[in-house]
Amino acid sequence: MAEVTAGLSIGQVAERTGLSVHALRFYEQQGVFVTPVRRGAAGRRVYSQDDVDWLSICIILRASGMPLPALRRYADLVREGNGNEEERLALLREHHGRVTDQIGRLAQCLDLITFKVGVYEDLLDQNRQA
Amino acid sequence: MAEVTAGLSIGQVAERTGLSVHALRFYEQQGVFVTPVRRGAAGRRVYSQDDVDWLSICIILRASGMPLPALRRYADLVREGNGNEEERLALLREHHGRVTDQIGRLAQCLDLITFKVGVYEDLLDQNRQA
DNA sequence: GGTTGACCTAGAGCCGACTCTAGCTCCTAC
DNA sequence: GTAGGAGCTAGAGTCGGCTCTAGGTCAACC
Repeated sequence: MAEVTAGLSIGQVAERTGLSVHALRFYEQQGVFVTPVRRGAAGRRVYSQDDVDWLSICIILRASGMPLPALRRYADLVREGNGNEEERLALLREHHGRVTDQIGRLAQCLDLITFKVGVYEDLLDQNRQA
Repeated sequence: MAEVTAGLSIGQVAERTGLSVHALRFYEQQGVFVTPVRRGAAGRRVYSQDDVDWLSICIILRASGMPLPALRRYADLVREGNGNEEERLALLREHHGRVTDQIGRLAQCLDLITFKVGVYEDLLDQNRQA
């Protein structure tokens, strides 16, 4: 255990992250990685553990609806290094707000759906009793 | 006030629902309406208050991620009339589950984002003090 | 009678985020 | 030596849900 993952193939990263190999290449092309993905023999991609860690953040940001351009922007800032923390914070805060809003909207929708489910349940209950 | 909305034009419905006239025609074509949209002079669509009410439900279901085919299926069931309440309930319950799951996932994402925001806040605070 | 402006239909176009394909290079194992 | 499997690039295709366009009808106003 705790094997030193000195370098991972695209297939291994796909397996670990749940992303497809296509998505991994696509993300790279879109500039989502902070450091250029290393290449090994025959030009094959070699991923580090850092890459995988970064990808797990990306997956969460994407899952919460951050568009790729914003994700790229965030990666750009991280790549630039120290000095732009304010901007990173702003970007994250904005996303935080969007996600909070979205949860709120969904919760509202859920209320209506719960209500409608209740209506049908009652209706079917009554039919059963009658 | 409480004006009797005997019949609404597509433009009026668009205004009231926030949907575009394009979307309204598209929904109709997709079979999202329970009753066929009436037509007035020169083949113009005439919507009833019931149509608008139904649309508000549709908007909420869509906003919570129900795909159009499912929405159409639900409309089909309602159109069929009494006797399929079990199926409507099942459809709504499934959607309820999906929305609940989605809210859960978003809340998890939000945790990480909140954490990251905190990290940057602390970091910037420290820099300010130093 | 000419110009808006709201509406009509059918169908094309767009956007985001992948997903898939063709045609290629390697390496490994039989 | 050849078949399979993983990877490569560049670019095409897909999907859902609209959005937009072209080309037309109609009624109302000036």
